[in-house]
Amino acid sequence: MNESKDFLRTIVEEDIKAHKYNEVVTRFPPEPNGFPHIGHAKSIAINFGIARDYNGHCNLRMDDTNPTTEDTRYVEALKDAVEWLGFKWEGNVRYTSDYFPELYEYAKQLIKMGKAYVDSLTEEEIREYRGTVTEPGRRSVYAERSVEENLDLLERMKNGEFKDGEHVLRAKIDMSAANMKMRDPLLYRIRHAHHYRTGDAWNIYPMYDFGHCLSDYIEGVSHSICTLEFENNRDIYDWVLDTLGLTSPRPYQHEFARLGINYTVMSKRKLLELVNENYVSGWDDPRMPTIAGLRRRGYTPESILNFCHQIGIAKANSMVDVAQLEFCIRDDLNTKVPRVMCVLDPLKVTIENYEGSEELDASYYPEDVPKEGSRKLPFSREIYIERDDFSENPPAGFYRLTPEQPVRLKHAYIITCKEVIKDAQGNITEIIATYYPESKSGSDTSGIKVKSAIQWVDAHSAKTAEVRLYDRLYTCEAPEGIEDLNPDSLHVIKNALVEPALITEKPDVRFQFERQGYFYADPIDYTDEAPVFNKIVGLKDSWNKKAKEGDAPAKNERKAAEKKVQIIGEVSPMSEAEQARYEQYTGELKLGNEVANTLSRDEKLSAFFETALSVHNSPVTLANIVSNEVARELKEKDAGELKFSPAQIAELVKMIDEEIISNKIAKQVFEEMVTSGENPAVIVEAQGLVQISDPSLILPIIDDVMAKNPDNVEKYRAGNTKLFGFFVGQVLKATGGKANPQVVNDLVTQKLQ
RNA sequence: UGGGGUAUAGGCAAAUGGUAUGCCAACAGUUUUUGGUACUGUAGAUUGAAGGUUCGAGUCCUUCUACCCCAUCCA
Repeated sequence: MNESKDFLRTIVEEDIKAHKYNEVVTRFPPEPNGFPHIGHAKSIAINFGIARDYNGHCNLRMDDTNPTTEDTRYVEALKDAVEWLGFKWEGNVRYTSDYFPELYEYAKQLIKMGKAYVDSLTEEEIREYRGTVTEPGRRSVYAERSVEENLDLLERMKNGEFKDGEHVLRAKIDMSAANMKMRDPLLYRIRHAHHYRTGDAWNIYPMYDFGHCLSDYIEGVSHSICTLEFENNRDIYDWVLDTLGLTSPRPYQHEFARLGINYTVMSKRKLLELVNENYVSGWDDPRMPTIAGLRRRGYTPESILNFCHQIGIAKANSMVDVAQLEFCIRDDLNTKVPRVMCVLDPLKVTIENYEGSEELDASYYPEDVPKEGSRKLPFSREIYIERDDFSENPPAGFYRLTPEQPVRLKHAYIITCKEVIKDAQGNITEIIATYYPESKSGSDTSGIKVKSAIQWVDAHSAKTAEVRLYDRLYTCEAPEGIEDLNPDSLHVIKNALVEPALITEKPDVRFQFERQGYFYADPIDYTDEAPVFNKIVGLKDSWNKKAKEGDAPAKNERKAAEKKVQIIGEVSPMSEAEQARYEQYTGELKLGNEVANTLSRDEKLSAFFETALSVHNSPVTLANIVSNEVARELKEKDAGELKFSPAQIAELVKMIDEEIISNKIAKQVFEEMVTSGENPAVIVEAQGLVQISDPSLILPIIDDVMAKNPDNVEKYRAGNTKLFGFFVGQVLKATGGKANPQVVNDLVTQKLQ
């Protein structure tokens, strides 16, 4: 399928190549405070998947640092989910709470280093002192406490001598940091609460920012993968490990975008609300996006894993179409599951010319599914068909039974409608039909053509079953809350009729109910006496879609119109000095407006440019290189930190001016200068990068490229001029970039004529 | 408003500066005793915008715009 690597695997591969770690170690670190949902499945697939792909291992760790929200039942649900998805964690399940003693020692160490202090401000004061995004915060007076006092206080906090909220332990970082998270983050808080594992042993609990990075380090994690909202926390992650001197193989944090799916909610708060206020039957309600829900609905682990693979991993916040998930389960079940017949809304059919009864052979699988197995289908004079499959006044394109149109009973005979019986209200109650004895499935000699074959059940042997039909939980794509709930998300059919083999033979727990969809014998409520089936997903239904056409086609157009509007913002005015430079650059030096603008607005760039200019007077080329290539290097560094000098850039430009090298090669040489600081002439000499402009050297290469790509030559000559770049690219590639691109262009143009 | 991110078809994702690709969705056709599946094909993108550098830009530079995250003693 998609062979390309995601950005995380790219990072991991680079680290492996650089021998940064002995082994790739990842971890899946949920907080056991709720049931895992399909977003967790994505995280599980990433963490365990990467570990598997690179022969490493993945830990399962409960990030249980908040005693007030966590519980053992969630631990079990989390373990279940991982196992059900088919993954094995390394060793035992880990718990951050197991590291509490170690974490405490690290905290003391930070205090001793003068990097942490016990703060006694109130919660409100702490918030106030933190400042805002635009104003710096100020440090608490308690930050001045001595090491001894801090150590003593922390010990007493641990021993339970203080009330909740009286003190906290904070890192001493920077109260005016632009990153709000770095304004002396809290490390420990007092909680007189019972922890589900450590009981009352601790009165202080570490915060996420302190516990997480250290737990990763303790476990020897190499790649700590989390979601995007922790980007701002990465600075603390690094600060804690660096400050404690926990270097060399140590974990680094990488973030990816969490999963969003339309028509559903993923936030723990909202899911909890659904459960607590009984909008659903529980965490495992088949409409829930929880693993437990999906599982009870009938989703397979394979389908969910495949879904996770299909959606990919990136850093863009996005909303995946639920149709993609539905495709995955259909795709999986299509090749696995037996077909059986079920009638949800029965309409009685009496076949007046049929006497007695018989048992028909019927394969469980269609021709295109390479599986074996069949059952006996009882058949008699009275059967039931789906009410939808008969129409007295059929719409155009209706393939099923009508007063004029015969239809095949799947695996059985062709019937035709003789009479429609109605009750006093005009509702159809029964169809009187006749059958064609010679039309028996498999030995049809009737020569009658029908447009479709419908499912049916024999009236006397059919079993009654409860069928639960699920629709999406919410009515809108991006639901906010309970006000967006779909009131018809659950439809229970108490008296559906199923063929007997389904119950007596039980060929599987998942089935395709022919022409309807995939169904799952409910693992909890199902019994042979009172069978219950959950609808997993419907079949793709192009007839139904056509039938109720004309709903809301205007949406895409509206969206397209919205997209066009682009407001152009104001550009800040230049200072006087910048203005003066700009005048000089555009006037005296004849630079282009854009380049002059870029250069004159940047102090570092203009200084670099002017120094280089004094060495080699070639303003335009120099300005181009400086404003494009050098600018990249100067973004996060000062001129002094660069390995190359303005004089070397001047030298590089001189070689371009003298046509020793092309612009393309110049960029390559520049890259080398960035890393090695070597003189351009030396690099060109050492790597033999001198430009090739002699057509007699280039022509054979062009011939070669054309000979190797005859189809593209043809396409180009047929009018696909975009391919021009392809040929130039191939030729340049063949010469290691050394061919003079202008010459190549001219020659390729001639050759392709 | 400061900082950190992100932007490629209706959705999700690829693309060493060199043919914008895959899956879902949509549409059409072929096959079919499932209006399923499979197969084939069609349509859909001035790669958020505007400039610049380059023979050549989704990719490099500049500016702008929109959206997301950060001021919990949650994680």
